[in-house]
Amino acid sequence: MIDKLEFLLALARERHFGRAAEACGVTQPTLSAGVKQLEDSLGILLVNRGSRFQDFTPEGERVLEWSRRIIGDTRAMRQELLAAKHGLTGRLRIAAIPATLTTVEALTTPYRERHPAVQFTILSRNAKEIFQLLDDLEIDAGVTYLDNERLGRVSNVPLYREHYCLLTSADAPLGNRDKVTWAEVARLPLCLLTPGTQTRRIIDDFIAEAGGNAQPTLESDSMIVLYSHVRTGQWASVMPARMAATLGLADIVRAIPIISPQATHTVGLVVPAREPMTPLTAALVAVARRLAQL
Amino acid sequence: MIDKLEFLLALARERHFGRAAEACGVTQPTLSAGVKQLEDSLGILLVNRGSRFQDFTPEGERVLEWSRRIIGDTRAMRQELLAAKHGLTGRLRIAAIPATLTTVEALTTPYRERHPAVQFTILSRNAKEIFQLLDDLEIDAGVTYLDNERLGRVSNVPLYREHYCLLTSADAPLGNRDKVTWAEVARLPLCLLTPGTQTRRIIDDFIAEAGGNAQPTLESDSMIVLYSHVRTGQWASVMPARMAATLGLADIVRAIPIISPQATHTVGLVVPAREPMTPLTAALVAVARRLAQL
DNA sequence: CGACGTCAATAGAAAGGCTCTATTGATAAA
DNA sequence: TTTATCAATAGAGCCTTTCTATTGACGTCG
Repeated sequence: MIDKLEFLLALARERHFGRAAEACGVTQPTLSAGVKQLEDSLGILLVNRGSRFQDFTPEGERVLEWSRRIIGDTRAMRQELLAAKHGLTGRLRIAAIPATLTTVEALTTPYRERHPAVQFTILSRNAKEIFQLLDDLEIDAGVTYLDNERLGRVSNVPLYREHYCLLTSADAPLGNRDKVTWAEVARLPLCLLTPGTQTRRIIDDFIAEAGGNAQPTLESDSMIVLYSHVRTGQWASVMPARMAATLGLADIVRAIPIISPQATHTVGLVVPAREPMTPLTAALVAVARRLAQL
Repeated sequence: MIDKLEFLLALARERHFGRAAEACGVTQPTLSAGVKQLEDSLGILLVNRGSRFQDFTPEGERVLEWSRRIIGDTRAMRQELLAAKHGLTGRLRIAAIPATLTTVEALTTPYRERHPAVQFTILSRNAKEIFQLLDDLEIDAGVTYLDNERLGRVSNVPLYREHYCLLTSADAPLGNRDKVTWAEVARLPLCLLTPGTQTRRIIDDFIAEAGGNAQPTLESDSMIVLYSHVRTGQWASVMPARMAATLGLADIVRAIPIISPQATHTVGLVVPAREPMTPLTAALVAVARRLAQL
């Protein structure tokens, strides 16, 4: 039964019987049969199919919800037993939005000090993907802005309030300033994250408030790409202050705080709202709380 | 896997491999093998045994906790699907302490009006047994005093505040009074519930506060037994007021409120602290809340 | 309009797992 | 020491599961 529920979760992820089967390490007929058995055992159609996968029935969606919970609990149980025997082991999977990628280190380093046997997987994803991955039990935690909360499904641990700065070369316009306003920034050509990302939306909002309209000369969904351009001194960008600080600046680049309005958004850890949490996740939350107090 | 967890729950209930097997509808070797498989699959000993069942290991207790949750979720899932298809069906199992047995009717009658297809099982148990049955998923809800709460494991719905009255014949001592005190009641020979029940403990406490010491002429764990004696007019008792009112009084018996202190304890519904609840339980909680508002 | 490609269901065989009966071995009680 | 109780083990039969190979349905592209 539990394996059948795993089949169903895989099918929800892949939306394709063959790929779902591969993900589960079985053949396609096996997965097909498993889903059909689940339907027989529950006495209701779960998946709409017509020569290929279409979607889940309403009842199928409900069963999916339950499956996530049940599978999550069985995994948590196994993990708890393992942790009791060998201490905390296994792999902690975290996804972060690009703007917070450098802060993951602040979590993983103390974590590893306490629990040296734990391995890490860090993914760069957008906020929407992070919540999807959390729902699908594909990751244990996310790091993102806490603005648009999904109450019920996730729990938050606020980490810090982020503010933003203009990165530009000293001899560029505004380059000699100690602080700038969003209105001034709005008039510059910038390297920015692609639209659709949370950080870009935040920056766009501030620029719009200041009556401007962002006209980026270069867009990327990778902070590394933005950073490498900015470091040359030939490009300018708006970055979260912590990220700029972590990455370091070239001599020719200055980080100038943007004020008026003093823009701050809260960055935090997001974990599935399960009680109890898995030991791996619980340990991460503990680290995050400690970090937030500093 | 799920069936193995059921085996484990049965074993926890019965503390005997043979009886647990019978409860699951399998033979003893099958259950033994199932438990052993679970142990192998989790890589840890769950049950201490030496030629017979002894107890669960600490890890076994943890697995039991998880099993209750996982099994509870699978049952809730099945129930939800059934309810979606055929409306609310199945059997709602309620246990109540003797003093609240007559109030169960106030729940079941409106429940049945809304959900005619649901069947009921009502058990008379003491408070400790009720919480055990809730833990073991043997009942869906309990009705008891809400004094000693088990936070975390159960949720409460207060129903009403109970007070007590003296039942005695009109020509007995105190029989002509409009109200009596606990101090006066303490001096009478009474029919009472057996020690160890919540109601008896409450009555004993009030009598002790009044400086008395209950010397019951007759004890029973059945309210019906007490009632049938009291109705003759030859015996006296202390009863929850609602129970006396529901059962009705013989002409020769009077119900006299006991005051000073005005004794009240809250009676309420107790259900497993699961989120979401099973549909059957959720409907009962809805009925209880509505009832509590009257 | 027809050939091809993709996808999921089905058929049938082999393997594996599960559950049973019967028995053993261990322990407690008499 | 004998007996009774209880759980584990042995071994056979059966059921389930999983696989490979194929079919059938549908969409796509020439």
